[in-house]
Amino acid sequence: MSKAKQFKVLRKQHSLESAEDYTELIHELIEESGEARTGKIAKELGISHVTALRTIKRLQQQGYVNTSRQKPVELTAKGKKLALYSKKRHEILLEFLIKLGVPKKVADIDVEGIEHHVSKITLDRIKEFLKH
Amino acid sequence: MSKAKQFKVLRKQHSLESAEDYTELIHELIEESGEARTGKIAKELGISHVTALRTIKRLQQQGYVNTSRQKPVELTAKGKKLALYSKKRHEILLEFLIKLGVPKKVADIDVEGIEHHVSKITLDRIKEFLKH
DNA sequence: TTCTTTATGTAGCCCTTGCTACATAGGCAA
DNA sequence: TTGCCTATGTAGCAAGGGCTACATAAAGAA
Repeated sequence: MSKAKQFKVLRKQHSLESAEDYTELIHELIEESGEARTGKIAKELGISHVTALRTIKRLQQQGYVNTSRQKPVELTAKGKKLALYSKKRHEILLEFLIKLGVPKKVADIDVEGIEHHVSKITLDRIKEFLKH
Repeated sequence: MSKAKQFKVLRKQHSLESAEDYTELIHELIEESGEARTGKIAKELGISHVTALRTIKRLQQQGYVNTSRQKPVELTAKGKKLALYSKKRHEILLEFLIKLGVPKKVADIDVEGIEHHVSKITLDRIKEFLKH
């Protein structure tokens, strides 16, 4: 594959990143506290509630979440699927880095960045590695 | 570290990504063909020459490159340092994924995405792993 | 020299993701 | 009710990174 095509794949992944981060977080908030409010989401992500609000609107248009005025955010089937896959991938990568000897604090940060770029195929190789 | 802070670190990394990609590519082009022209850079990255031009201007303001009208792009000491580090990291990660059993084609793509988020500490653990 | 091609540069538009400042809505206390 | 606080929502700005259309520069062919 040409370098140009590789970079195009990369840019496509970028546009999925926020969907992955938000759905994963929303899923977690619902699990922990029963609902996911915009303000809480913003606080967890370390951004203003306005930015979170706008992104959530876009995710709704893309079919990942459902919400309406003054209501908590809910995941659609599509959103939930993405959340669960992201969560699983996150856990596997974290375990992997820790097994390699990376300190937990560092691993937490690195995983947050790399997870969006780890393909299914690579993840499978990592799972295999973790078995042995 | 709070989740919010992790995400802030992540956003800081994001802003370094283009600097890493461009300086690494510019270094490679200079090695291979003696000079790095804007058009060639754009072609390699799979973007329009206008986008490349604008980004190069920003990188110049940030002190990574030097260039002027109709001239090829050159790396400053700061840019060259970043390029060499990025290149080395790229090579190590590629070797690592291949050793894990990831097919070359997939590894090429994944590395392009994850490299910007692999910390020095994690890279050191990976280097250690590769020794055995 | 003039023409043509290719490389560079400029203008101006889009989308995403940050932000602050200000406007409502809802809930609770006095 | 009135008033206050918190949560949501709106308006509008910035920077980064995409784009096309058009303008100019440089270099080689005719």
